[in-house]
Amino acid sequence: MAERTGRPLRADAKINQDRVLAAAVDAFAREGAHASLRAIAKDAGVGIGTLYRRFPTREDLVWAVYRSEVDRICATVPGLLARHAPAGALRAWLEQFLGFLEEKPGLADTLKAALGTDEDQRLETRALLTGALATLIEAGVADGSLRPDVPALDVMLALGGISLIAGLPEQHGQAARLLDLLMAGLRP
Amino acid sequence: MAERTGRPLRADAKINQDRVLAAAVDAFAREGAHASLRAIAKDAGVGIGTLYRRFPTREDLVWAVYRSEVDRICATVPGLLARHAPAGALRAWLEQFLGFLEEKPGLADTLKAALGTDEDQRLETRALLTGALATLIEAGVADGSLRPDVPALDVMLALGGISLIAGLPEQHGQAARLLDLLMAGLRP
DNA sequence: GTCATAAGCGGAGCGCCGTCCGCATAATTC
DNA sequence: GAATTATGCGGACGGCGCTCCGCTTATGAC
Repeated sequence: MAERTGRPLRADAKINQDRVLAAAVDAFAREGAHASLRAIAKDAGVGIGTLYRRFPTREDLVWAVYRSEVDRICATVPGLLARHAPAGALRAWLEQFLGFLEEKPGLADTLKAALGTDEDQRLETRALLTGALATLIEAGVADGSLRPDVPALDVMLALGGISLIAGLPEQHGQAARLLDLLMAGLRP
Repeated sequence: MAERTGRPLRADAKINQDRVLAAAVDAFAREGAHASLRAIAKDAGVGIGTLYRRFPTREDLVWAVYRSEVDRICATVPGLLARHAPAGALRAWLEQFLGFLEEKPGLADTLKAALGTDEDQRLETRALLTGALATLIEAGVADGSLRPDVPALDVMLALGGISLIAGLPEQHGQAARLLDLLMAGLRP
């Protein structure tokens, strides 16, 4: 998603964009989010310049690939709240997201970029994530199991930090301990 | 510090190593820990191969440059404990370290590498840091202001995570809030 | 159908990383 | 002092990221 919403893409550009996306889905699945963009462009049968024109940064491409999965995870909130007490639901959601990040090497860096910048396109993703978290947190505040004074963004950043420092699948135990620490800090 | 402690370096090698270190101190001070290693080698009047022979990874070189400062920070623990209650001392130490990491762009990545691997050379640094933290934590456990069940390494990793996700100087406010969260999680 | 032009294309270019290996030389042995 | 050898040197190499810009082409006006 490179273009600020203006007129629609030219037909050939749209085709190329789709080919790049398909190649990226493939490459990221095989090698993680650090896959060579040059190779992706080549696979897509497209010049490297074209790839960068559509996706000016690696993060743009990565988000385009995983956006639907992020949506899916955010959509699990109501189900979690139905099955768990609020604090448990929050914990479960964080764990789920953490697992997702662990599966995709390098995705945590992209999350960092999304949380750290104020560019409008990223704000949308940010709003999606903080919205999901805010719902969980509000439920916990309502029943007294969570502090009312911690913004959702802070929790998201904390999760990002955990994933950055202990985001490999084999560090899951470590990451889970850090999650415990985070949850402890969120209690009133 | 590349060689496993065997016989001492050859005289010319030692000279080159020192020149590289001096150039690195300079370059990192000017441009942060992402400075071009090639340029450092050039400044040192040394081939790039020589630099990599002595410092196989960027992290090795970065640690060699900042090791003394890390030592210094670890040595502030007794003074802090003399001036503050244990929890306050811990908080002050963490803040101090965070500030140090903020000043050196890219250093947090190196910290991550040091904490995440089990290579013997890194273990030494790890022990230094966890030792300092352990002293602070034990004091807090003794007076009941901190939980007894959180290993020092976890706290160090948490700090690393904070620095990775919000390590720029202009994100200091954000990082401080995450530190608050961490401290809250450490209370009994 | 023709044409003007905005939109898009793609690869050359530059700088970087990290490795590898043929050549040089300090250290050691006699 | 000469010979031997282990240690060290350094740059060429292949690959990557990102940018820039001259050429191509789809699109919309007429």
